[in-house]
Amino acid sequence: MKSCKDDHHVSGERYNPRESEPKWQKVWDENKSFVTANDDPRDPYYVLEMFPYPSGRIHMGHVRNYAMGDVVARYHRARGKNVLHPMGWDAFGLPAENAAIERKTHPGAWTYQNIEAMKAQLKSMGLSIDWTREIATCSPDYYKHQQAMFIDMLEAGLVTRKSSKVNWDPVDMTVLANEQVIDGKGWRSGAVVEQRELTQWFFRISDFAEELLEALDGLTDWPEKVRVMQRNWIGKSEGLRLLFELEASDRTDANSIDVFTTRPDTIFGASFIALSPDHPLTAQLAASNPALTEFIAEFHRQGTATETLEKAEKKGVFTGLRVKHPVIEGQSLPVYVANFVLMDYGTGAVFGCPAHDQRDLDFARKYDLPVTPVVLPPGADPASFTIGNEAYVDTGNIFNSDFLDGLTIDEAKARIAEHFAARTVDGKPQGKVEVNYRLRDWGISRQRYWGCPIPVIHCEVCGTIPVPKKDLPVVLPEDVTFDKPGNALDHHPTWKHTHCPQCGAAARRETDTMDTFVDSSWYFARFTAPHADTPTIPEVANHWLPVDQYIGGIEHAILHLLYSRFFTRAMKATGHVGLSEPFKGMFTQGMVTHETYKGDKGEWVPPTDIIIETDGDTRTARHAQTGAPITIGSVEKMSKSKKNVVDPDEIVRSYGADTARWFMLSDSPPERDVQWTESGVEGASRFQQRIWRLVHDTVELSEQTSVTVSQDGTDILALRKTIHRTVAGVAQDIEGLGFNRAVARIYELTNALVKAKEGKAAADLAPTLRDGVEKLVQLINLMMPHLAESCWEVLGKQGLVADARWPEVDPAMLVDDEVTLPIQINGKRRGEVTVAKDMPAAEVEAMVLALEIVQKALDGKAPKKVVVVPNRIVNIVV
RNA sequence: GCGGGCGUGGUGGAAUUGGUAGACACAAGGGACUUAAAAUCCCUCGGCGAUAGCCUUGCGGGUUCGAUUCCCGCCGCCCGCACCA
Repeated sequence: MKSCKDDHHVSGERYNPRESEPKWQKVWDENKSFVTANDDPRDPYYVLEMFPYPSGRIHMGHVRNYAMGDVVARYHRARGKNVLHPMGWDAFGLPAENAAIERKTHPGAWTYQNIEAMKAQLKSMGLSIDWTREIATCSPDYYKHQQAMFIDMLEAGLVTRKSSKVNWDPVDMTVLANEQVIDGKGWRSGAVVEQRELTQWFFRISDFAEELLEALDGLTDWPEKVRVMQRNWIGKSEGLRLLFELEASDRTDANSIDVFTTRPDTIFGASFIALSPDHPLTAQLAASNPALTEFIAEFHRQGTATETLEKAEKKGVFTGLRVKHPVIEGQSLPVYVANFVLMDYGTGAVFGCPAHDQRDLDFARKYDLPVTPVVLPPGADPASFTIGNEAYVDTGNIFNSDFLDGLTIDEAKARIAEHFAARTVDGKPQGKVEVNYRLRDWGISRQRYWGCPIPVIHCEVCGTIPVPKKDLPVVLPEDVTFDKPGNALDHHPTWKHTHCPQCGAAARRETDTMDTFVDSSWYFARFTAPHADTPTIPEVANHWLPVDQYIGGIEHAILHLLYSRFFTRAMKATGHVGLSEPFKGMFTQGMVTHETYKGDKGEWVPPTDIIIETDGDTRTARHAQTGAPITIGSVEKMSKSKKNVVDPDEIVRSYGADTARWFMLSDSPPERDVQWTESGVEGASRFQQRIWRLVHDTVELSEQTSVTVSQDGTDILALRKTIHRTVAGVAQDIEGLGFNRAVARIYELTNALVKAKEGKAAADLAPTLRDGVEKLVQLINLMMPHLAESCWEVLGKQGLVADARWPEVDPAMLVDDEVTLPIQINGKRRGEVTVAKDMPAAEVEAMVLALEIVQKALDGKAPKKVVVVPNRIVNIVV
């Protein structure tokens, strides 16, 4: 490492990123290189990476994400766009409260300290970010606008307050998200989680279900995968709402049961009705039915975690009620309460057709209910077709169904819908075509301190009143304690006591805060005018939005992106923006992975404690300190629990930010996972030095060469073509976010330039070489901006490469006047021929047929067929 | 179960609308320079033969003059969703 002096090379010293990187960062800062003006006349381009949660340290996933965004930003800036590339902090959330409990600090202090640390780390990456637009969602300067918009949305009918079931941890006295419930117990307290009804605030996202679904088709610059996931999440299904008339009973005064079905065509096969344990009628019946009460209690104990639901046996309790069969005169169907019927989908009641639904079949077999097939598989015999233990869910024609017999499933659906629409039960049409969505309203109430306070006041007289806008923001109190479980905001001695803005009577503030997904549902809009005293400046927001390219992790494919799409619509409805879709281009990057290592006791060992030894193709590992053997495990996502993390800080310290960025962009396609390897980093670092030497040698060579001497023109032309093609190709790759392909092209150009420099004709090539090196520096500037600035300086160029315009491509350099055509005989490559570009097919054919290899293959016979694809290929069939 | 994606050398991966499969990089091996090492440079690198041949993009079919690419059927892996009526 300290053998620099021995480096005899003309280029002198090795490139030293530790000196160079901070230097250029300072220069960019002082020159305000990346500060963006809203009134700049150039075309706007908005590139955004998902802002980080300030956990305290950046990780490699951030490096990859921000390296990609920075390439896009620097590219479009070079292309003459006015680029907006901001950064901020998703700064509210539970970890700050946990830290407050563990370290006895204030969540705010902890958060701001983390922001400082992470900002320094991000700055050390040399990202082209406009830091003057930095925002933190935990700042009242940010959340006061969120509160104002909440009030606007409340007044516009986009917000509602209703009772909803939540997972309640009775020890921590808090609501838990589904993923925080493990085996029916709170993840922190271990207490058995209860289902509680709580009145909560909701955004009425389900009103937008259809629109959010339809608009997905227009998001053509989004990954198909994400669109599919959102489509499934919205979960549209079309079916029939059907009223079943109850037979008279003294157990209830209800006259009918409302059922939603997507298979009304199977109505003749119905053999029971099942109610959800949470159905209102169930509750009413349970009052006089101890068995049912016990069943409901058991159902609730079981929890709602998906695994338990999946494994649970289909069970039910007969209610004693019966309904009239809606199409078979004189028959009736029993009404059960069943554990597999969800209250929050459809109407919370279903009719069971066991022959054509697996759940219904399982249930029917258990309780010995009739199983009548009504859909006949193609080719099956109606007289003998029976159902065993598997329901028949495929297509076929209806039978055993009176006036539906012979129809297809779709025809039967339409016919039965007409039939029921014409009848009435309880004074209402018995059947009504209806569309259902899985998407539910977005509950945003959180019983936590470290979040945006919901700006409403509860008055005993006037009800729930929004805080008047002049009184905003509703600021979180600083003097809070976390010494007892529950919501610190609620525990605060004075904060919640206030007066009703309408009648002046003593009133209580809402102590719930907003889900942090609200914070991230509009930050991209705030970035366009981060210091405005309104949430947005609509003209400015409309100028920048939608975000041209948004980049982030696939883990946000559903919630964050769907909420943001909804929130943008809600902002449009309340006049804060003039558009519906926030993100024109979306890209989801893959994860950063690393090998895992285990010691002899099965404990995870971090990569920094490992020495890898290679012997031929076999790799072995031992512990760096103890020498103990280590097992090399599988490649996994970097995670603290498996200790296979590599700290970006350490990489920046030892190799420099450019190396880390370059490596993160090389090799692996950006949407796929990338494996962090030591050798990969070494390779990236070597390449950095290689560029540095090339630049120095080129400068030296051009100094030595006084005149352009007689040239071998073809070499110069070939080199020029390579240069221009690389520039054009890299541009194309970047626009398609193919960073790994762009990197490969840059390697190719570098190889060509190094070869030219070392070759005999180097002196002749010097001017072209220099031109190529300058362009190369501009290309690598996207990925390794510090190195590029240093090279630019050595090349004696004026100004910063960060400000340089993208190199012009000479279109003449992209076309060849000659092409080499492969010659196939019977589809196999047997030779090649170089001909003038666009040579007519007939000429090519004549020429090729005259070739010796072809003559030999033909053996005197005429070819069966000759295929000439101009400028592509020749294929001769013999 | 439903939906989506993927499968190419030792490894990560390239390959316009179907047109020279394996670009580029990593690893490995050999060599040069050096007292030595590092750094750098050069060569080899899908398999079998080793001459001019044959095979090869998970497997089996099909369409085509020509298939990594399109179609059908399998196998394997990954991701998302899921008692959704």
